[in-house]
This record gives sequence, structure tokens and C-alpha cells, in this order.
Amino acid sequence: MINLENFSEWYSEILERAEIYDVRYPIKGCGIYLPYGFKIRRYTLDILRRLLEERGHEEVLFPLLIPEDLLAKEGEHIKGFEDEVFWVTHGGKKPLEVKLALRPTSETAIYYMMKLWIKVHKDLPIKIYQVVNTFRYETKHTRPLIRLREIMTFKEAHTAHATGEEAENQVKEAIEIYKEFFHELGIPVMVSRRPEWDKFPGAQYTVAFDTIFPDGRAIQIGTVHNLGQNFSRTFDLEFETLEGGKDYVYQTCYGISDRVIASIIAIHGDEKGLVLPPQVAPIQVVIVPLLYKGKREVVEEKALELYKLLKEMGIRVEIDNRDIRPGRKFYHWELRGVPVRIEIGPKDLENKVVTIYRRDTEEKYQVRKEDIKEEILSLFERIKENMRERARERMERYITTLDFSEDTPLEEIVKEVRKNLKERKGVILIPYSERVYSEDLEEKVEASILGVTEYKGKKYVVVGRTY
RNA sequence: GGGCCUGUGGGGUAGCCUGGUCUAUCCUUUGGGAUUUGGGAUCCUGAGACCCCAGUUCAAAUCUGGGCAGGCCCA
Repeated sequence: MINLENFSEWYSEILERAEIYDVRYPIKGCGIYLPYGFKIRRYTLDILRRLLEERGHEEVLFPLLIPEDLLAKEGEHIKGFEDEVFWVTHGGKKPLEVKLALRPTSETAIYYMMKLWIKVHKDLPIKIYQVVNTFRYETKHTRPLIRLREIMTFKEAHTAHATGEEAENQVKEAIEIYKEFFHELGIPVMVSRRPEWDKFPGAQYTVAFDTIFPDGRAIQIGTVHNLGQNFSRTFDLEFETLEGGKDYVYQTCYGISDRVIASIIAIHGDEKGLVLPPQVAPIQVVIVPLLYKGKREVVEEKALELYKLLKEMGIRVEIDNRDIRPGRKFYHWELRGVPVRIEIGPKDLENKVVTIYRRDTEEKYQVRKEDIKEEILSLFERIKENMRERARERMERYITTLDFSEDTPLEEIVKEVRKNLKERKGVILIPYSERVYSEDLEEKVEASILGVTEYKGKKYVVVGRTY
């Protein structure tokens, strides 16, 4: 129904037809979350908020504008962003004395304030996060929800700690949170430490989460940074230690963006449209009554009864009462990825059952009326599990492991990697060695080194084309 | 960063080369009505478009320049 061969085309068609995101706003890289898309976003963020708050994070909200001097304070950091900052230069007709940046990210804004908040070790740790829009003046191709000029959803967490060890543990916690988050969404990920040349500007090191899209390109969907004392030194985040001395705080930050929404769509979707994990589906169950003349009222009544039952269970349920043919409704809701559809018709009433259709496997089966409650709950679990498993398998097919020895000539490695990238797409894993782990190799194979990762107990360099 | 291409109702298109026949084609969408309903029904009747600015010309959807927006290829 929708061509899966051309991912790019499939993706834009889904966004439009499933009413997730409207790309037609007249500014490059800026679009609109439509109600349906917005709900997916909200339920996704609900999960993330829950996971963060369970582990002691608190939500805050910082201003969009950052004065130039503040943004420029950390040398390495600003270098990483200066070419892509949007500037507010005027107030009305008057030029501003200090230009104001639309935040490309909020480290500098937040750390300026942290200085006011931190005096002694008892003020630590601080674990805060916010969900905001950020801006990057992208010159390359923008892509809806993947490469935006206005990133509408950026969940950024920032922490400050009394010791390096604590910060290190915080990095681990963040990784755990994100792992759990992606697990909930059924999005398979690879976790790797980014190479020096590709880490977050100003960070000591960066750990990144990547998944692989159906076209075989890798995409970064989460990052965790250990900032050490880089920022705390420039922002003078000094505190009195337990022993009465002075030290600068140790910081971490980690972020998730709109790309998660793009991933939910891309990773699980099929030729019929979206397939949504139940936790983030705006409508979890849709009831389609089959209205034959003469038997209309009975069916409608039973549908309403069922609706009330599910509603009481806290399920997001709707009845589709539109006066169009059932087939049309089926396609409509399948396109939108509704996980479960329940059909009720005269035949079902006779047999005291309902007909259930699950979106992920496209199976249809009957359930006795009295078993519906239990069935739906366990079905949600089965759907989650199945989607996760299927996505994992799909990604595995895009992971190619190559085996080289220390004396394999570099040219041969390059040749093999290029060949495999071309034929198999996805990512190529090369046994770790220093001569391979260099920017030089990226140029030779015309792809990026995502980093170093553990895979099936061995250490590999991960290479792939990225978004 | 360099190169190529495109812009017509909400979406997809025909027309553009060779200006006039355009009151702009077809599919989809959409309002109203009839009929139908276990996988995209049908009929009747309405609605809806030449990206923006300037230029050439008696005349521009069509030609020229610029802007904006989008797509593709190479680094």
C-alpha cells in the first residue's frame, strides 16, 4: 500500500497521511505537530518523565534566549555550535547591545544559574531536566523530525555532583534510563562511546545511542555526556567540600529529541502505515460496529457497553461510528497504527464473542465476551514484546561483523568495509585496533565511525552511514 | 561546500518545450443528499489551484531575472 522500498518517500507519506506532522510551514526545517502526532509525542514524553523522576530528576524551565557573552564563555563548546546559532539582533528597530542567541542547547544558561544555587556539598547533587525547543541553523538537508532547524522536543537533563565518581555513576544511571526508555518503545539500540573528534563540544566524553532505520542508515537518538569539570571551571561552579576544602562540581548532561518520535514511526511502521506500541498510541483500541439495517441498534448498544468497559480500565478507546463502509475504517485505523481493533457485528452477538484484530501481526480472532478484559491487557503485553523482538531482528540484519587480524593491510580493510557498506548497508563492526580507529578511516570508507562498542563479548569499531 | 532539478485545488498530476484554444485535465480529498455496510461501494449535486516579486509582450501557468520553498547527486 505504501511503498516501503523507498524509505524517504514512505516516511514523508506516513507523516502526512497519519496526520502526525505537517511539513508545509514556509520555513525550512520547521513544521507542525498535528494533534495525532502531538499525542504520540506526549505519551512518549510521559514515559521519559516517569523514568527520570523515579530516579530523582526534577523538571524545570529555562528561557529560550541566551546572551552572547554567556553562550561564548566556554571556548570549546561555542566552537562546536557557532556556525549554527540563530541570533536575535534587534528589539523592534533598535539593534541590541548584546545579541541574544536562540538556545542551540542550554548548558550555558543552566550553568550560569547553577553558580547561584551551589555553595556547599549539601547543595549537591543537582539533577534537573527540561523539555524545550532548541534551534540550529542547519544548512544541509533538513528532514521532518530528524534534522530540524527548530528542534521542538529536546529533553535535556543536567546534573552536578561533588565527585568525579558520582558523575561517573550518573552517566551510568542515565544510560540505564535511556536503555529502559528505548526498551519500553521497542526501539533497538547500540550504545557506543563516540570518538574524540565527534564528542559533544566541551565534554570529556560522549556515550551515544544509535538505531538503524529501514534504509540501513544509522541514526543517533540519544546522548549522554560526562562534562567533568570543563564547564564548572569556566562557570566557576565552586563549592565547599565535606572536608572543608574547595572544588569545582562534576557535571553530566544527556538528551533525547524529536528523533525518538521519528524512530517509533520508522522502526515499527510497515506498508500499511504506522504500527504504534500501545503505551504511546493515542488510541489503543478502536471499536468498529458493523451496522446492518435492522440490527443497527443492538450492535450499537453492545459497542457502547464495550466502550464503557474499556474506558473504565483506563484504556484509550474510541468507537468509529462514521457512516462509511467498514473496510474503509479498517484501513483508516491501520494507517494510524492503532494497536487493537475490535469488531462487533450481528454474527458476533449471536456467538457471544467479539472479533479482535491486532495491528502488529495482522491476526484476527474471536474472544468470548467475558474474557475481553483479561485478553486486552495480556494482548498489549504480547504486542509490545512482539514489536520489540521484530525490531531487534530487523536491526540485527543490518549489523555486519568483519574479522581482520593485526596484519591485514589497511587497504584491504578499507576495501572490505566499503564493499560491505554498499552491499549490506547498516553498520559494519571491525575488531578494535588503534590504526582503524581514526578520522582518516572515515574519509577512506566515506562513512562515520560511531564509536567503540561491545558486541557479543568483543570490542569493535562501529562504522556506518548516518543521518 | 559544489552541481543538477522542481514549484498548478488539501495530496498526486495533465498542460509549459512552441505565449492566445485555460472558463486549467484526470485521480484523490471535501460539503449536502440517496443508497449501502464482516476489507478502500455506487449515484446525484456542490467546493477547491497556476509559490512570491519584478521584467519582456497587445497577451504569461507557459519566456527572463531575483527571492522563498522543496527534491536529487557529489565532497
